[in-house]
Amino acid sequence: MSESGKRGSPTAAQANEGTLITRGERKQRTRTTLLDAALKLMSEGRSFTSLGLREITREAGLVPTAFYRHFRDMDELGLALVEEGGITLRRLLREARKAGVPAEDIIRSSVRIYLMYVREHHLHFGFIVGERMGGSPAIRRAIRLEVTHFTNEMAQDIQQLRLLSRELSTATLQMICGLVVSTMLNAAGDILDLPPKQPKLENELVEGYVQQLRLVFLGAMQWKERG
Amino acid sequence: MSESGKRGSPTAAQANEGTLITRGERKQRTRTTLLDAALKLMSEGRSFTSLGLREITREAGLVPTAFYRHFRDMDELGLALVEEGGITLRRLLREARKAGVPAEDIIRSSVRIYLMYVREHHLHFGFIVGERMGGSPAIRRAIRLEVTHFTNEMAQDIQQLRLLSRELSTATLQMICGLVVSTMLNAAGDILDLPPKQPKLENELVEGYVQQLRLVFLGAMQWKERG
DNA sequence: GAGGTTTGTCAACACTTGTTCACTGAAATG
DNA sequence: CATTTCAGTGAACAAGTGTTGACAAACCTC
Repeated sequence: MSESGKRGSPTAAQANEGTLITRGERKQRTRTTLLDAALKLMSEGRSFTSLGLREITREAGLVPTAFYRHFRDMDELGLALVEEGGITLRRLLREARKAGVPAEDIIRSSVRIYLMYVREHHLHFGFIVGERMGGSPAIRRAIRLEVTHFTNEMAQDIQQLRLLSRELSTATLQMICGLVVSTMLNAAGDILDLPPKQPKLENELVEGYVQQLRLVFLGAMQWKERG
Repeated sequence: MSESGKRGSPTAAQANEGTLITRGERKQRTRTTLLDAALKLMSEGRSFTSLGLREITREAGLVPTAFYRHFRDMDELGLALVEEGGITLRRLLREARKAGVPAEDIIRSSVRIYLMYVREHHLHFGFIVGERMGGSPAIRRAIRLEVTHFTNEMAQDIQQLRLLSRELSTATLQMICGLVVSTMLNAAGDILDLPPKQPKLENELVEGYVQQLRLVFLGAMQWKERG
């Protein structure tokens, strides 16, 4: 299982255009081609369960049977998509951590940054939001797992940053973050459905969600733990 | 040929329960048979877009071509399902209005009553919650319409009942109800996914949503309108 | 009660689907 | 160098799909 056979065995490894030709890398490349094809088809307004194996390989420019070299069946591909989406989700948190808390008007600018991130990764978010409640049981469970994982990380961050400037039990913090996360997933679904180039509608939507989040944090400040 | 005779052909179904044989009623009856068949298939963990016309008529005990006597295509059936779901949604509000506000522990008993209602109409709720974000664009739009309609009615009720005991602009009230409604739709999706006969898990889930709603209303009490 | 209307049936159509098997050719191994 | 491994191909399969048209029988209207 040694990786990268970059040693003294330079066969015709240069004919292409300076790109990697190792077998494993090629495999992974067409694998993501398949994943991307599935995401693209779903972005046309289809649900994952309605996708066909042939349809995906066609979109990917492959022959149907090539599918089996990468996934046992469609369910396995779906789970791979969930994992990709989960990574995208966690990267959001990681970047937010690195960028620090916005200086002023924290909530509004956070919502704006978040929605930009959603647009940037609309394929992943479209998949996660769309299949979170509607997909096959296996995929729903996997997504739910990723989302709760994300929620817990977020709760931890808020606790460490003392963002709520109050002492709240971790259970309460998780409850609050659960509300915030599901609200923001709703928001993701909404902007992705928005007709393009409609800054008026978009702004209304953003303001609506800003208010909802404000409400949530207002409640959080007043929260009293009960024995 | 023409030997088929009377092998369970539904045409021989007249002396059943002594009544209605009028054509329109029969039509509407098999129409709902089709709708119910679609809902049942979805309740097995499938998304609407993955359903086939033949599959539905088969489940309904009809011949594929009979479908066209009721719906032009699958999209039309989907919209009919949305309408049915919308009616179920509004009936919840109507019944709540009639029953009045629960005496004590308003939020917890409301959540419990709501979840009972969801279980009672799990097919409709499963459809609405599942297709709200994941379905075809046409169906998503239709569902969104029903949900905002529901939200507005709820806001109106709260205003008339003086339930929040504060003066809040209708816009703010709608914003709050929007948060409540999407949270409760989330809750519906969660209990419907719960493995049956797990009162422990179910109770945790209920308590979680009770706390989230408490948080929201706590925020609503503190809300300050901004010019 | 005759005649039109309409719900449901039956047979058939042209396609698409998932999966199999044997195959090719290039990368990997030794 | 020869050999093995394996991502991708191509042909073929049984089964399922949406949709068509002609037809039977029951309801409705006159």
